[in-house]
Amino acid sequence: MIDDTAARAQVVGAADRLFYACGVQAVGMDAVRTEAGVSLKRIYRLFPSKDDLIVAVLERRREVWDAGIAATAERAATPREKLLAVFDFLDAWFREPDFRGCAFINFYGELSGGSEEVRRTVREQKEAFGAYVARLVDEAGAPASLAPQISILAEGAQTTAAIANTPDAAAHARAAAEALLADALD
Amino acid sequence: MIDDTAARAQVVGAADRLFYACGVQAVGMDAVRTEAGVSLKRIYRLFPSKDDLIVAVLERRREVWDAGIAATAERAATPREKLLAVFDFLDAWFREPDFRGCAFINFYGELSGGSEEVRRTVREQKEAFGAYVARLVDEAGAPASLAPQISILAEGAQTTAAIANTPDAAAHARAAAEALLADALD
DNA sequence: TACTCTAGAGAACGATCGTTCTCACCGCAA
DNA sequence: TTGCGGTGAGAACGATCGTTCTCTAGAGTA
Repeated sequence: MIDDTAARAQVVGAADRLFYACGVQAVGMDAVRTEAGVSLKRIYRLFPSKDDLIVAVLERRREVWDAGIAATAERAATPREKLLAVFDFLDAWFREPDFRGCAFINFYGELSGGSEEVRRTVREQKEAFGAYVARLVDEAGAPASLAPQISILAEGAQTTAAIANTPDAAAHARAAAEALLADALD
Repeated sequence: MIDDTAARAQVVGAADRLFYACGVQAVGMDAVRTEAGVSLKRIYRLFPSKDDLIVAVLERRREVWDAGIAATAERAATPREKLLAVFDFLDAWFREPDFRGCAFINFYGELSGGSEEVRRTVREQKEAFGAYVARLVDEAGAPASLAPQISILAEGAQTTAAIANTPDAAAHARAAAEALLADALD
């Protein structure tokens, strides 16, 4: 038998795959149990309700996102390049075969009529990303008003890529960000 | 008794309000029947399945969107102003008290794992909007590469406004579009 | 060996879903 | 008046949901 930490990771990973691919409400807890190989009883000991599991999935997504953004930024030298690297990160993500849009946006659209905790978790993630962009904009010496514009480009690229089903949106958004940065920096 | 045309409009209107406010899967057909004041039997004669009703809701949303965009554009003189008017239209929409994001994006995130017809309807709407923007960009004498950038700004503004729960995103996106247009037109 | 405790497998529960069916009732031709 | 086709109201159906309960088997301890 595996320990609770490993079981937790398996359950969250399985739920992430299923929820992201099929939508949250379309996936039953039985399907999570089968995919995770962890008994229902144990799932409910680790996560008292499905809502708790959804939040855990979003929190794991956030960690993966933050780590990916950080890794991409590390390969860039200047704040300006770190900002543009966000769009390279998106480009690589859009090309993954199972890309299906931003899970935060998808879950929010599906569940914001219900669980308050899901709403809050999604909002916190988007605020954190906005703050990250704002910090880089400041470090690049550009006016603060540029930050929400770049965040909106990143946001729009994600939904556009998901619906149009092509990765082109990343390049388009990057080009727009470059132009806005060039405008602001001279 | 009302005729089929009026009953259809009532059902689609009721379903639109409920689906948009609560999410599609969270709303049962019984709730639609109560809100619309039309019997289940008649609903199922007008719409053979819930999927058909969802598509009808999206088609009505598209008509309302197109009419709103057209009305806003009419008040603008030049292609450039018509492009920027899109963001004024968004601004007014974001300020409506029951604004909850773009229904197409929300439905897509919730249902794209399922109904193929919903996927197609959403994709068509976004393509049509992209084509509208592309036409205006062309008429404004700007390079075609600007069109997807402006579309992405509009898309991103919608999700950002929904999640952050403020209408500011419209003004930010408009400012970015203005800068990109100014860049492209000289 | 005998007892206790815990875990897993999955049946069971009540609620709710999309959809269909029943049935009393209406306007209208003969 | 009598019969009939179609209506609305809502009960009913089978499936599935999130969640809990039962039962069995095995590990650890005296």
